[in-house]
Amino acid sequence: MKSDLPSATVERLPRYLRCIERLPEAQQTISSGELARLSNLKAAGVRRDLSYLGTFGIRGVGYRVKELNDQIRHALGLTADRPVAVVGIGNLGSALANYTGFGNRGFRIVGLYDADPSKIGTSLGGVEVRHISRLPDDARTTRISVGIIATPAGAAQQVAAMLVDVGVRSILNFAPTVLQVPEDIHLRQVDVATELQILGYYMS
Amino acid sequence: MKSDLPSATVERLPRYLRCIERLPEAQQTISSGELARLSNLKAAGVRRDLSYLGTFGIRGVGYRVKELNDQIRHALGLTADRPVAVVGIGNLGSALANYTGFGNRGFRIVGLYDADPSKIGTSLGGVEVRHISRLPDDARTTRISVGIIATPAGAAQQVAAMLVDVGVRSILNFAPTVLQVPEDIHLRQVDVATELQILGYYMS
DNA sequence: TAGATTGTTAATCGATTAACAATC
DNA sequence: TAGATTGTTAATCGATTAACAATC
Repeated sequence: MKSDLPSATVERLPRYLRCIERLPEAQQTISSGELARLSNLKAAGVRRDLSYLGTFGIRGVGYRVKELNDQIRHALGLTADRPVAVVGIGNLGSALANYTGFGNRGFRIVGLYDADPSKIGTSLGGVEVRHISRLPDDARTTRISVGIIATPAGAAQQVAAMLVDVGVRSILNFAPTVLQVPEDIHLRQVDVATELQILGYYMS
Repeated sequence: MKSDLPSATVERLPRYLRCIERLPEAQQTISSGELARLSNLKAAGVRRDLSYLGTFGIRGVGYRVKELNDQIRHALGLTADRPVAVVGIGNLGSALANYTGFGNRGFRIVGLYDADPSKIGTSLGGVEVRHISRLPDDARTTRISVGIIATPAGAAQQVAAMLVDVGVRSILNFAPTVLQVPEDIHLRQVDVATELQILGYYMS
């Protein structure tokens, strides 16, 4: 039974992971101060975040990099195997299909789906693109933990409903639209226009 | 002189915009309750957010859709013209270059850059891909407000430094790496692996 | 008027930060 | 020991929410 981490902490753990992965091989330990500098956060916040994972820092020394890495990966559940399906194999979906950064984080692309007949049968990152109508059948034999929606906005809600229907409980939506899903479904939204608008606000 | 909005409010305004853009033509007004339902937020929060923009709601009726749209767009500064450069024209960069959702939000792609000679000279969304070495010269004649980094992780920090060098003060980074930029530069990060890891935490 | 809905008050909640005793 | 750094306390800060008077 995992104890709950504050959501702000959960959202920062992947960033710590990014930072410690880039440390030189030889570096054995890292202090909260250095990790704060690398991650553009503050040392007190880093220590608080890590303290939720347990007390494994060494006073006067810092955190052992290897142990820190293990603790964060364990807290995030990156040891699990998470089959991912991508729906919508345009430029964005293709970028996702070819992205190699999922593997060492427990995510594995098991299905690529599109509605465009000209794309069916092509292969990306070793996975064949199949017609979206095959998704329900495929889901019956292959568990899908996460659905990534990379379709145009107009198709996204329908795709989301289909994913929920076949038992997917976590959805990452890249389509520029606000989705309605049952409240027990985990949904995250990545939206370029939104990010630009937020940047825009702080520019003026 | 614009009064500061709480950052949590700024991050929600684009979502409200998305929701009201999809309303039927005929709908003249919308209540905080309905907007909350559409945006998956709560009515009290919607009212508080909108109250920062002024008091233009009508008690017993709701908000006039047209005025609401104007107020949000004005608050976000979407009336400004914001020239955008995209660096890294792989699958992701191509998706961004072809994305048509920027125009009506004041963002306009004025430059596409890559280091790969085979891409130079091709055209995407009516803009020619130029070699990254041309960026400094181009920036001298064409103002660039926002730089979008869509390169591999290994090149991202160098590109960020170059953007800062040529006077870009707002950066949207899609490369899976934590960037170091001067503190007066506005930086936002979009990271698929991070989003998946956060989803992953809540799955287990 | 009666019903609906805003704008805001006040309470609560959660996140951040500085500071420092504990301890390597 | 002396210096460094953690883990945590306590204060502060900012965000959320329910509730309701104001008012259309």
